[in-house]
Amino acid sequence: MSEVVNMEQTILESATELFLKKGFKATSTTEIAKEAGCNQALVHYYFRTKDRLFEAIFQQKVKFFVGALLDIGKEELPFLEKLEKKVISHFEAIESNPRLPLFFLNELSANPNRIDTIKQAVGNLPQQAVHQLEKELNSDIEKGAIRPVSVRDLLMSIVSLNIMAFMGAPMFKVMTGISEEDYQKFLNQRKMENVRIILKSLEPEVES
Amino acid sequence: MSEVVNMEQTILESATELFLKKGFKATSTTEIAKEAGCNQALVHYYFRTKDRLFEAIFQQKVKFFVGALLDIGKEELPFLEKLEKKVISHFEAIESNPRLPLFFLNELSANPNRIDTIKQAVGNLPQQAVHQLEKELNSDIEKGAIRPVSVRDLLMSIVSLNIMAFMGAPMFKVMTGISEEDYQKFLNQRKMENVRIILKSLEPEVES
DNA sequence: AAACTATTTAATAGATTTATTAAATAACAA
DNA sequence: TTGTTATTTAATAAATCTATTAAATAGTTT
Repeated sequence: MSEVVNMEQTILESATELFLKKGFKATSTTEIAKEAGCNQALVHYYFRTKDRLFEAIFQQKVKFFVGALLDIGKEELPFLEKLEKKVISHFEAIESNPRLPLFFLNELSANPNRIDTIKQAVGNLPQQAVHQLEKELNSDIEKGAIRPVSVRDLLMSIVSLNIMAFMGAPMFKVMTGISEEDYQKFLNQRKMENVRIILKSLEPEVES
Repeated sequence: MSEVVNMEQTILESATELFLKKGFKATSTTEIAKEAGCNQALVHYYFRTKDRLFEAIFQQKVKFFVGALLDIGKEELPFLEKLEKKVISHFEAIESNPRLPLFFLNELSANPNRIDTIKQAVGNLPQQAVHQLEKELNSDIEKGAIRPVSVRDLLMSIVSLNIMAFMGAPMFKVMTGISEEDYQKFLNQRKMENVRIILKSLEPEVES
C-alpha cells in the first residue's frame, strides 16, 4: 500500500481525464489541480505550461491509438481471417478508450495546427501499414475471393463502424430511447455485427 | 443589393460558424463580435448571454439534423429501394453540414446537461420513426428478403458510415497521406460505397 | 425640426485564467 | 543536526472573458 503517490503522475492522469472529457480550452489548470488534489502552481511546476501538458498527453494518445489501428497481425492467416481479427482488436482498443476519437477530432477542429503534432508522432508508419494491407487485399481481389474495393474504403468502413459505436452513443441513446443497460447489451453484440458487415461487404457480387 | 445587413442575423451566423468549429467554451463573444464586425456588447444586446445564443443555435441544428436523418421517404417503394434513398439523402445532409456531428458529440461530452435540450427539441419523433422503420424491416426479414438484423444495428451502420466519412476526414487524411483533392474524389464515390455496404450487409446468408 | 425608439459603441466591473515568484515545507545527504 | 535540494503552497500580475451601464448614433414618427 504505497500511500505516497507521485504527484506528477497524478496531475498527468487528472489532466488526461479532463482533457478527454472537455477538450483543451474548456479545461483549466485550476481544475486539473483540484482534481489531482494539489496546488494550481504545481501543475505549472511540473509541466510549465498548459499547452505543454496537453501536447504530452495528445502525443501519447495518438501513438497508442494509431498503434492499435495499425498493428497488423503478424500471424500467417488467410486474409479474411486476419481481417476479422483486426476488426475485433480495433473494436476492443476503442472499447477500452472510448473517448479518444472524439478527443482527437475535436482538438483538430478547434486547432488544426495540432495536425503537425500527429504527423510528427506517427511518422510514415500508417502509410506503410496501409500499403501492406493493400497488397494483401488486392491479392485476394485478383483471386476473386472478394469484390473489388479500395483499401481506403475498407479502412474507412472498419474505422467508422467501430468508432461510432462508442463515440455516437449519447446521440444514439436519445434517438432510440434506449437505456444505458440496453446500450451495453447492444455494444456487446455490436463487435461481431461489425465483423459481419465488413465481411459481407467484401463478398463478391453474385452472377446476374 | 441590400447593403444594409441585419446585424442580429450576422451575429447568429458568425456565432454558428465559430461554435461549430471550436465549441462553446473555446468561442468568446468578443470573437463572435469581431467576426460579425460589430461591438462585443451587441452580441449581448441581441442574445443576452452567450449561453442563450448557443442554445438557440444548438436547438436549431439538432432539429435540422434529426429531421434529415428521420424523414422517412413517403413514397411507396420496396423497402430496399427506400433504404437506398435514405442512405443517400442522409449522406447528402451531412455533406452539406459536415461539422454538425462533431459539434453535437463534443458539446454533449463537455456538458452532458445539454442532452435535455436535445430531448426537448426532438420529442419522441425519433422513436416513432425508428418504430416505423422497424416494422418495414421486420416485414422484409420475415419474407426472407434480408437477413435478420435489428433496426438499431441497421441505423447505427448507416449513421456510422455516413458521418465518419466527413467527421473523420482530418485523421483519415493523415493516416493515409491522401491529398485534399484526392479526398474529395474519395468522398464522391463514398456515398455509393456506403449504399453498397448497407445493402450487402443485409443480404441473406447463402446456404451452406 | 422635435420627440421618440432602436441600434451601436465605449467604458468598465467582476470573474476567471495562465503563469510567475517568493516563501514554506518536506526529503535527503553530509 | 545542519546544509542542500526538491516539492508544495500562497500571493499575485497580467490577460481575457462575460455581462452591464450609460452615452452616442441612426432611424422613425409626429
